[in-house]
Formats: sequence, structure tokens, C-alpha cells
Amino acid sequence: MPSAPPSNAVIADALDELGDLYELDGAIVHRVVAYRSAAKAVREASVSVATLAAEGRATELAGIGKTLQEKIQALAATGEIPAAVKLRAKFPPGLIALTRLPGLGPKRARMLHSELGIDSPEALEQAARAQRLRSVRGLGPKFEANMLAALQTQRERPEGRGGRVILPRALELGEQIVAGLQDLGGRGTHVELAGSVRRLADSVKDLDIVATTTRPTALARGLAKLDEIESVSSAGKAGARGRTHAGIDVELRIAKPSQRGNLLQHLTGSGRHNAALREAAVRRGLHVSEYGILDDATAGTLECATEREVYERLGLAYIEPELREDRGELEAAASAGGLPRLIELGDIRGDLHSHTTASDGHNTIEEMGRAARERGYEYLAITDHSASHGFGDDVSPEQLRRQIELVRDADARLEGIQLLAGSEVNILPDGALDYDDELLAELDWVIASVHTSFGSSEQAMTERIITAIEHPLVRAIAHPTGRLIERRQPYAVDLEAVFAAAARSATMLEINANPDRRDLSDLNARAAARAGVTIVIDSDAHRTATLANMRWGIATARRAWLRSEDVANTRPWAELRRGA
DNA sequence: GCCGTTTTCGGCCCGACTGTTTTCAGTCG
Repeated sequence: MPSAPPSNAVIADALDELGDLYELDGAIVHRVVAYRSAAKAVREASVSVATLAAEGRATELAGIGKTLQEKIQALAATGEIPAAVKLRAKFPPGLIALTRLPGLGPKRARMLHSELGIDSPEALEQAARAQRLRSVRGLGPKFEANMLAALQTQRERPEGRGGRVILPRALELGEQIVAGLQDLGGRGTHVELAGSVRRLADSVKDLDIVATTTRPTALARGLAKLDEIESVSSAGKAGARGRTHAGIDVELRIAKPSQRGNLLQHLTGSGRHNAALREAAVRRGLHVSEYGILDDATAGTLECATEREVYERLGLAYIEPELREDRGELEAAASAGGLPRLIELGDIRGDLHSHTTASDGHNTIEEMGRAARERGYEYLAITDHSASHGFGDDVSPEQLRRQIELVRDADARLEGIQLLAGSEVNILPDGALDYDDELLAELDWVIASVHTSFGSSEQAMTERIITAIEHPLVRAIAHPTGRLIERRQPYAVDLEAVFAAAARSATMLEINANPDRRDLSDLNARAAARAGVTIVIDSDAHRTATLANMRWGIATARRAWLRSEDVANTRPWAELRRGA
């Protein structure tokens, strides 16, 4: 190996770019789609695709054939894919930026380039202002106005993701709107959330809502009356579109009760799940849409009042919304082995990561213990930050000794729940911990995590974390990648190596349930479990109320296909305590 | 470019909306 092989993210980006370039080049849409789905397969693969390709095994991934494997091999060997180099010379980079504007796709971008020499958003703006776009066949004044508006919007919003919000905010907003519509509709009306918010995704771009009602036009018009809604762009008997004050688009669709299952299934998505579902159905002579399932054999359309009927008619077991990401759920739903029985919030017996006023928490040990007991837990680990934590919230070795006593006292006072003396110990840049082993040995539970030096090299970070994993007193690693959803990328770390080390030393990896983290992510948690790692799901609560964050960790675990038996804290503490 | 109870060629999910058009292409989800 001359140098480190390209990461899956780098390969996926290269395939996406090549798809964009081929699209501009006028390739048939299916070829472009092939590049995009290959990019998704690479991005979501749990092992190094460059390594697979070197062994000639990348074709084992769905959507990657001989040609794409060769392109990946070229990328690994030379850092470039020859076809991309060639096409980049033909189409300036600003042209791909143009296709990111709503209403401007590859066909129009190509025409604007060839006929007017437009090669950037700036050039587009000038031409639109000079009313030169209307000289192109198929484009008119309205298109010019739309482009100027789109460019304006793009300027006002910071680069990249346009107004995505994390799940709890989206769910709260969505539930308020659903309740508002339900009130307006009254009896004979049923309103529910669909889309990515129903799939409990990390973050959400827009809200999809499904309703059945006896008065569709009135309900659709009612959307505009809700406090959360800033504006409504259209409303009719089929539904309405609007936007919230928070800048989240809302789509309300109204179905006949007999088609509610079809519409709910369609609008819940994901788009890729639906595309794969429909492609598989076509092979059986069935055509799926939000209105029903058209059977070639009878020329009849089957309407489904429930989603279960939709899946059943297609010969599939019911698929939980959290699994609908085209990550193998359709194959599993069609097979004898079937889908896993997913973990539920009620399976959780305890929480093994929480903070108190000893560090940066807002409640006392006893308050946290009572709140955990009210949630029905059998145990709660008090894991304040350690000796090198900043912000004046560090806990010195002396303070930790005192804290252990306080936890023992509170445990003795509190009936019905076991309080565990623990610590969230910082992993220092060299992999060492910031308490002596002698002190750590007095704790019931040690969870270790990275809070500093995020910018280390991948190799240094990987060695650092593996050193902590192999420490005999460390039971688990908290928020293993350090990501903050929509705010901070994970630090560079070789997760394949981390998972192997964790499996080998029986150290658990956490799904941190803080909704800004959800770290491990769904894909990473699934890969970890497949590698033989035991997962622990913790709230990382800093006050009594945020013990309830556990639900977001469960959401991630379900999206990771985890069952109760894959997760440590579904078991009694007696089974988890060291040596048991 | 991928893939096969259509298996090495000829297909490849479905429908809505928009703006521009006299019947539809392009874009989007």
C-alpha cells in the first residue's frame, strides 16, 4: 500500500460527483441513479470498501458491479477516477452548483451553459437580471424570476443544509400541528405524522402529515389558521402545503379512509425504501402508489386502510417505520428469518450515565435517583465528569472519594432503586485516564469518553480510544464519535478497529441518547452490534427531566435493528456488575 | 451502470406540480 486507502465517505463523494457529471453530460437517468445508489451503498457500508475492492469483493455490495469496482480501485491507486477528470474539464464546477437551485436541474443547467455560456450562480444572476434566460426555448419570464428568488434564498441561508432541525424539535412542532388539525376536524377526522419524523431520523427537513376526514377542503384550509403556520401556498381537497415560523415546510395530504394505509406508507418513506419496494413489486406484476396497488393480472386496484395490508399484499412482513431506509429491510421482510423484534423503551432497566451538581448537572444524587425510580428503573449510575474536565466542573480525586460516600448514603436511604457510584472519565490524548486505577477500582461503573483534542489524526484518535477500551476497569465508551447532529462532524477515528477492540475486550459502546448526539449513530450502532459489541443506551442526563432522553437512544437503537438482547441495560444490574 | 421466478439483453417506481406550451419536458419528493 503506497498510502492509506480512501475512506468510504471519500469514495461515496467521488461516486456522487461522477453521477452529477454524467447527469450534466446527458447520460440516461438510470445510469445516474446507479451512481447515486452505489454512493449510498458505499457510505453505509460497515467495512472499508477500498479494502473490499482491492480484494475484488466490492461487487458483493448491492448496486456495485464490475465497472464501479474498477473505478474504486483506480481511485484508491491514483487518487482520481479518470472519467471524472475528463468530465470536470468539460463542465465547470459552478454548473453543479447551479443544479442545487430548486427548479434548475441538469438539463436546464446544460442548456444554459451551452447556449448562454452560464457557468456559475453569479453568471446566472446577471443573465436573469438582463432577461436573457427567456431567449432559451422552454424558459420564460417566470423562470427568470424564480431563479432570482432562489439565488436570494440561497444567499440568506448559510451554506449547505437548509433549516434542518433535530428530531425532538420537529416532533414537538409536528405533534402541535397534528393536534391543531385534529381539533379543527373534530369527530370523523384522523390526523397523524408521516415522513422522516415518523421514522425517528436524526434530523428533519420537513413535516409530512396524513389525514382522513369527512370535510377535506375545510381541514386543508384550516392549516393556515394554526399558530405554528407562517404561510400556506396551496390548499384543496387533496391537502395543503405550508411553512412554519421555524422555516420548516409542512405537507398535509388527505386520503379517503379506504386508502389511508397506502398514503401513510407512501408519505412515511423513505423515498429509497419506496422505490425499492415498488421495483420489487413490479417484478410480481404489482404497481404501488399512494392510491393503491394495481394488479396487472386483474387490472384491479387494491386500496388498503392500513399499512399492514400494503405490506401483506406484497408478501412482506410489516416493517416498522424506523427500518424503512432501504438497508436490507425488504429482503428481511420477505425471508423466513424475518425482521428482528426491535428493542422498546419498556425493555430498559436502568441508566448508566448521568450527572449531578458534583460536576455540571443541575440536580442532587437523591433527586436523580428518585426521578430514575419514577421512570421504573432498577438502577442508576451517577457518573459525573472527572479530574481534568474544564468549565470549573472538574471532580478532583478527593471529591470523587467523597462523592462515592454520598452515593452510598443516598443508595441506603432510597428504597426501590440501586444507585451506582461511577464516573465519566476523560480519555487523555495518550489514551490514559485522569484518575488512578486504585481510585477507579472503588467505583461500580466506569464509562470513558473523549472531551479534548478532537483534531487528532485518525491514527492517534483510534489508538487513544482503543487504549481506553483495553483498560481493565473501563466498562464502556460514551458517545464514541463526538458528533453533534447538524453542528459538528464526528472526529476522525477508525471505527472498524474500535469495534473489533471493543468486541475483543468485552467493553461496551454507548448509544448516547442526548438528541443532539445520538452517538453511536444508527448505522454505526448496527455495525458495532454485528461486530459482536454489546451496546449500552444512556441518557447522559444533566437534570432529572433529561432522564427522559432515553427515548431518543431507543429510536437510534431501533433504527440500528437492535433487539433487547443486544443492549446491556435491558438486563438486571446483578448480571452486569463486573465478574458476574 | 446494475441486474435476473423477464438471467447476458432490455428493462429500470410513481405521481404531482410548474411553466411553458398547443401536448409536454423538466423537476421534485
